[in-house]
Amino acid sequence: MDRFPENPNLNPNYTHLPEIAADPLSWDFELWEYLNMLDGGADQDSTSQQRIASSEKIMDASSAGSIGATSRNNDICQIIGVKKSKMDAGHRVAFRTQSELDVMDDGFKWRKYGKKSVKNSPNPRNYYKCSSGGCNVKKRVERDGEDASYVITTYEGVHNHESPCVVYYNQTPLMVPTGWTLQANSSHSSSSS
DNA sequence: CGATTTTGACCAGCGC
DNA sequence: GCGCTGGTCAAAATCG
Repeated sequence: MDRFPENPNLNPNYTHLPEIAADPLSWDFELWEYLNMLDGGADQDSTSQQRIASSEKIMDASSAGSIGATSRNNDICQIIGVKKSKMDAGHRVAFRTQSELDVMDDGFKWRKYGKKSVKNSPNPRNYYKCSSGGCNVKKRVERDGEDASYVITTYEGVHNHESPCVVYYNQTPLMVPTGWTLQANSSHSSSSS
């Protein structure tokens, strides 16, 4: 697989999140509740998707901006949940991203280890592990049940290594919670007009 | 030939 | 205790 800087088809609508990247401490807020809605949604039948939708409304625009999730125009990539996991894996972060691609390439190498159809979504959920040795980060990828043009990606844990694809934002290497490295590149990324 | 994907089976947690 | 659901495992298949 190619990495997104070389391939504009990857991360087509990706929105970088410089603020949250620059201030990791700010992740530790009560936003994890939103993710709880996702996590607990399986047992809540049809209400779960409505909750997801409502949480997105909450996170939309100004609220999203307050945590660094820029929301502009057709947006794009919203953080719908940030949680400090009780498990050893560490943080959990859920993104809702408008993308035609099922799997966004974030610069890390992932190995698929499972696929499961979930109750509240007609689309299957895919499970990935970071294929880097010793790195225990996982991610789940599923299409939004309400709007298949959106992909919900949930990262769990923090990479214990650098991305094989190191990019920079304003000359400063940035690491978002999932280990993404971001780049303010003149050719693409962030300039989606 | 090694790495990755696919896919069914298995297991654990939770609600009833 | 039972059934349902989500998450993981592992063997086979596929790909580069």
